[in-house]
Amino acid sequence: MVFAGQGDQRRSMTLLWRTPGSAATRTAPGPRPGLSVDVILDAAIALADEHGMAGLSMRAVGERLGRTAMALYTYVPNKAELLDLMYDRIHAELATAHPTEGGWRAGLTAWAEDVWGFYLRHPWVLQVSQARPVLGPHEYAMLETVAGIMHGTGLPATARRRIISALFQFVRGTAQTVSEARQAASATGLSDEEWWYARSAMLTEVAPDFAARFPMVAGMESEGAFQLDDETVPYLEQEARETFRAGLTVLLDGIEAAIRATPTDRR
Amino acid sequence: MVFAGQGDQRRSMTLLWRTPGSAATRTAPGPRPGLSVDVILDAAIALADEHGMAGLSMRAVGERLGRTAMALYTYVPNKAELLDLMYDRIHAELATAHPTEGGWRAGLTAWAEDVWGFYLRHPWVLQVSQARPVLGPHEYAMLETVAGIMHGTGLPATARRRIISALFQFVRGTAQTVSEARQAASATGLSDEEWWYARSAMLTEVAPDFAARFPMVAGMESEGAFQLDDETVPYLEQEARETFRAGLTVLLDGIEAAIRATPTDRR
DNA sequence: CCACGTTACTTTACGATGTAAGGAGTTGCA
DNA sequence: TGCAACTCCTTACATCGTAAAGTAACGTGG
Repeated sequence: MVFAGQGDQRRSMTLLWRTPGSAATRTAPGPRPGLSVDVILDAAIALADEHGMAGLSMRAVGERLGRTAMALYTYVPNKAELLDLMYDRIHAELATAHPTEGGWRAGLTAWAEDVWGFYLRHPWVLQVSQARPVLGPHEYAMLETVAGIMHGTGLPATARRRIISALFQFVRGTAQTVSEARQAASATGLSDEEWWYARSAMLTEVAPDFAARFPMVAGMESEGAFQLDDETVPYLEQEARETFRAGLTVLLDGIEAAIRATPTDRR
Repeated sequence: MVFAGQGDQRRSMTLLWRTPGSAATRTAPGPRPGLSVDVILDAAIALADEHGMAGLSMRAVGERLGRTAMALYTYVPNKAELLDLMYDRIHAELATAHPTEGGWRAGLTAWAEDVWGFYLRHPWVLQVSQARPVLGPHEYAMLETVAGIMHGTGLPATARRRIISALFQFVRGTAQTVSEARQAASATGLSDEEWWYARSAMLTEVAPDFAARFPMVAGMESEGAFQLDDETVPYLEQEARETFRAGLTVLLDGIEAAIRATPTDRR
């Protein structure tokens, strides 16, 4: 996990908020730059999308651009900053404005599903620390979208902020589970099913008194709580997907209750 | 992030479910063991508690026990396994049974607060992958506790499982934010306040048209949504704490709605 | 009682990683 | 024309997990 906010604050904010492509006719001495921040970001994001955060090394990014790792340091102060820039730039994908027509419930559902899909397309984003937010333009654009939807609830501003954060936590968490399940599958070479089968066989062997020790868990299992229907989707992934859908419904119902409890004049 | 389920499944499950202390009078040749899995786990956990996951290296654990890193490999197959064992053992802290008397709502609240506190005492736990669960006895004990509380809701088993997962995701997420905020503060040497102050100063400098570009966010800010009262607690940490409290309430309200919507004969 | 095989632990080594330091070569302008 | 600024490279260092091979301690079968 890497943190933002190290290094020169001015330089980093300037990089984040710079209008891309505004190269401004150069008149500086020295060999003309073969790279640019944008080109580096493209390469780094492509690499992270393909090989995950673990595959994102300075050497690898450099190699993809026909340079050494050290060449990147001309354009970007260090890896943490590079990550911040990647983080904000990829969030441009979420910039598509959502129609507020359908009411807040439809709006939040659509938004949550968008963000969920986004995280699964770029799982490395989940590994950038959420403390010390990056504060780039595209992150704000995403926040602006939810803020707009939540505005329609009529809840007081503080409540809205808290609910937005809670939604984020939840979406991030469930998406992270899916992403890690996929990583685990490809890293260990074992599918969810193979892994679970071997593991539960060992479990009965090593803890024969399981049902007596954990009656509630065993009860849930015998009631079929852990049986999933769709066999085309890996087990853990399907479970996380269900958690996402069900949890989102619970959260939305809870928000509805909060709205109902707020006196009309405070809305 | 490291994954369980690599390596020998039998060996790993045996280590997890072994009754600790049952040394069984040894009759093997060779020098008598100076260490034991338990001693190694104690040292490793102490180290992780003090210096976080980043400080947990095989060399450091060895040194704490007066050995080299390689000595550990006599007792534990590799670092991933060590982490799994640490993970399960630390969960013993949560084994304290909760009274189910107060009803499910009080029970879930107490449980969530317990788990939240636990994660903050041992933040490294949050860095062990949740996909491919470890399946040790203490992890099951914790699950047993929530399962018992949720049993009281009368909801069908599948719904109970999904809600339990959703609660976990949420508690983990908010706790992780606090933990990362603390890490960031000590890693960068900047307090939340110092960091935020410098950053937002840069923001107005670099994006003077902020209010126009992000009217909803700016609106929330001017309504005081980002102002917190308690100045003794670092900003980000307090914000996460609020998110935890508010989000938990929303979730519980949502669960209440789900219970009300379930036909009595299905409970 | 003693050699043998098993076991605990050490030393050394390898290929990763981010990045500091210093040097080589290219360019614009005084 | 020379100098300063600039891009990019090579080399080097500490740190990581762990493979390989060696050393010393020990219980036991002969």
